[in-house]
Amino acid sequence: MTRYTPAETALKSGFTMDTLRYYEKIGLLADIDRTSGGRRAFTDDDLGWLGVLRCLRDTGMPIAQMCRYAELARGGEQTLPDRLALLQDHARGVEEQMQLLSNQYQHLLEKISGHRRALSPSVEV
Amino acid sequence: MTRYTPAETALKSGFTMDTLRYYEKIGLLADIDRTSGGRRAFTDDDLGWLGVLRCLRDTGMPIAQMCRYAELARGGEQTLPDRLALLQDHARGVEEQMQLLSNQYQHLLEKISGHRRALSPSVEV
DNA sequence: ACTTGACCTGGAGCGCACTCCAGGTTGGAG
DNA sequence: CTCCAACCTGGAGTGCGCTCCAGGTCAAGT
Repeated sequence: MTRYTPAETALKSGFTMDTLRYYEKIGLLADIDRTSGGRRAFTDDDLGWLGVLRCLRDTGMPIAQMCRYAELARGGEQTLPDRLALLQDHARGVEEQMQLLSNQYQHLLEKISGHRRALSPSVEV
Repeated sequence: MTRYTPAETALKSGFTMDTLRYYEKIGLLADIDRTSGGRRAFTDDDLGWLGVLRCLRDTGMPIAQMCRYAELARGGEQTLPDRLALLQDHARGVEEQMQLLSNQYQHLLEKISGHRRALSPSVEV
């Protein structure tokens, strides 16, 4: 039953302490344990949940939707279908995002090639 | 020598008219022709440049860096090396971005599989 | 000539996701 | 016991990239 300080948790999750506090405030992080002195004590479970948040965030899910997901997750087993739908919906968006990104990356590479071609004939000593 | 109205240009470029005006204001769009009445008249060249901006924007380049690129582009041929460097730098960032996105997408798919597995045994009539 | 909708300018406002701050508490090292 | 770094809270502030608005001008159809 390992506990982690806010600083450790920030390090492991890749969120800042401010962001962790903010996430708790808006309900993305619920029921975080406290020491007798009132300090946060994160568990491995919390770390796992933060990993999920990290994933959703990195794939561009808006905070509002993550809140919805968090709320469902607190609702227990019977919200599994809803959570699944939400994630699948999001996954479709991520696929589009990846498609767009890769297309535009190709354009970028072409642009770079163009610049290089425009440059190389004028290479001089 | 086709000219395009702001509305047409918005449609073709995928930027809103407000954004086009904003881009002109901050120097991303320079020397846009005007009709006698003071209205913008975009050229095919402008459209091409807007395509470049679209590409950079979609790949996550910050406005400030696009301004830098635009400034270089206005500087003519001798800025080609700098522009090339800037684009290559950006391309490296995009590669990292694509890597991260695809990694997190995998995690997302795993999460979805997990949800599905948790759900399917309990499918009942 | 009149109407109407597209367009103009300068500047204020917005939504998102944090980020920072003041002023106070806690708790482990020496 | 003292110190100091880590942590707490509520709330204000920030940066980005637009987006909207008021109050006016322009131009094409009738």
